[in-house]
Amino acid sequence: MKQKIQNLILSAATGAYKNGELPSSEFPDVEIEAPKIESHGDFSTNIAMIMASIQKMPPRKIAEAIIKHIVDHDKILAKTEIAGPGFINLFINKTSWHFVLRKIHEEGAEYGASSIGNGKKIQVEFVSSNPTGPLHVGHGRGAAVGDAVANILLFCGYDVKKEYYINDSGRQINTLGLSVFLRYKELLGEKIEFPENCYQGDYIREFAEEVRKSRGNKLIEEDEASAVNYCARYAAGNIIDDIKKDLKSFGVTFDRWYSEQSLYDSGKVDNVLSDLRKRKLVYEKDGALWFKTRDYGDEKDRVVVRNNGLTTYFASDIAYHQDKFDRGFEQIIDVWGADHHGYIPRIAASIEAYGHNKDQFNVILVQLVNLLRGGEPVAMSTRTGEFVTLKDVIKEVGPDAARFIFLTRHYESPLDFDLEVAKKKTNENPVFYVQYVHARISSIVRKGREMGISSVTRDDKAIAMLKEPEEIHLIKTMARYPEVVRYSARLMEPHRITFYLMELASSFHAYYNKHRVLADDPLLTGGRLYLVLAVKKVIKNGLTLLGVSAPEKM
RNA sequence: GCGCCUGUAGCUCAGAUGGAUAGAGCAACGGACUUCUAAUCCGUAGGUCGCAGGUUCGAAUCCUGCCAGGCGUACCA
Repeated sequence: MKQKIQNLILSAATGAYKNGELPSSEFPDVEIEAPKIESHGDFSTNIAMIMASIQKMPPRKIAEAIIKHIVDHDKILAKTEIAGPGFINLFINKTSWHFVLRKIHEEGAEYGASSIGNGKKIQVEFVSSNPTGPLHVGHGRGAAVGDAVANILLFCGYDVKKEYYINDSGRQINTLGLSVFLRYKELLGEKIEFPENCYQGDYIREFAEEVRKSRGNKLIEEDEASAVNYCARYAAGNIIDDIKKDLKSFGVTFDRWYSEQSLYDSGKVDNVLSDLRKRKLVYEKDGALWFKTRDYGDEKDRVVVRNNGLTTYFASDIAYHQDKFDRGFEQIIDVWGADHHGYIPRIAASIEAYGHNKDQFNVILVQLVNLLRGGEPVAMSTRTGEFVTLKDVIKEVGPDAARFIFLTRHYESPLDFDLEVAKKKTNENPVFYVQYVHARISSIVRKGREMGISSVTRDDKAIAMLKEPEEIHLIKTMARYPEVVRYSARLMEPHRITFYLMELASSFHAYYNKHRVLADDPLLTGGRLYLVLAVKKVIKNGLTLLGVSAPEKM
């Protein structure tokens, strides 16, 4: 529809120029927008105001000339007017909206899909939590955002792959192993002082118990390094398995789980380091090896090899991001916690140093989640091991409520997640509000079937019966859906779809309360069923992008 | 100190590329169930868009300076 209007305006402007009513043929991009206020029409354009300086004419005069030359072959316009400083407002014939319904029914689950991605190979890496403990709510938000972004990009014609990077190397893992080993020794009766920087959670004791069961007291006889290593591998392996399970029950799957250790094993980190040396992008100082990230916009240079000979995480991250490009991805998106934002410039620097464009690298910084219960903060501390896991949250409120709530905010905005609200079945909790639309429509269809309406097919006469303001409003709202999806993809902002769904749900509930779908007139009933089934499709379509289910019954 | 993010109704938040009278939900108040699920709807009330300048036909949106909050500023991960 928007496209049609755009063409209409452009050819009108051209017509006005040919007729000598506009001095210049230089036209800016025609921007058509839907005004917020209904009395300003279905669409409006500011073209006359933008052209004013080019044409050297007052905006309202330009608007006049354009309107005069609009040729409306399909008779979609009911009215045009010039308003304010020079807006052209266009009012669409009510019945001209009806084609949207046919489009939705024809395209079904594909309604709103597009090819703006052009098959571009794009990778979304998210969660990537260290395998040193269970996932908590913050990871859940990252998972919901990353997964939804991937879904939306896929829907818009990108070739998307989802990846989880496992930090299964380095000191953190060693600390994990040490933590388990110490608890294990404790179980065998040794008195030990448990260090503060070790992992405190109860899950560590459970691993120690399992190790004791399978290995008895044999581990204590080995040398400590290999015993710790054994514990580390054992614990990390189990934690990863749990993380996979938790994410699966959250509806999140990955195309690939990429191991950091494998970057070392395959020599990719060494290759990067020798390559950096060869290209003189690194230098030695104070016994350490520094990457000249400053040359690429970072505020200071960064260490890749410490003076004790060990590589930093940055070193493997360079290799990892390099490997992403080597695998053919043209665009890479990392979903990180907001506390990592200081890390962006150095990764961006390394990417640029390797000849890629900084634009090919995006970071979605997800702000933290405050967990509440009935308005009271829930104590969260990873250090002491007192935290509510993602698993607990899913168990308590269900995956749908959790995912939806995670996506009700711009990711850059901190989010309060109240467990009590997430369980509420009122308007305070938008998940049910949206899902309820789907269930309600399903219920209407069931009821209709009882009354003998076995199927709903397209019937133009029935569709022509749809003239109520609430009906036209619903159709207009649905007509906007494809555009919402495209913005959501372009800006990588899934919350736009969440808000759209709440708006569509609101339009539907208002309509439902005012008009009966199963009316006395069979023709009208047919038209209205056709309408609400379109709503049902759009709701399901959007919920699917967010990874939320659309129930037939509630 | 420097850098990033945030500041919009009592509360929680939307407001892409600058547009006309800044919008939802909650809370408050008043209404609507013999009818397709009241997990719903309708109405009332609520605003110096942190502050001050600037840019222009036009600013919540762009620029500058300040104020407040969060985070980051490791040879940590």
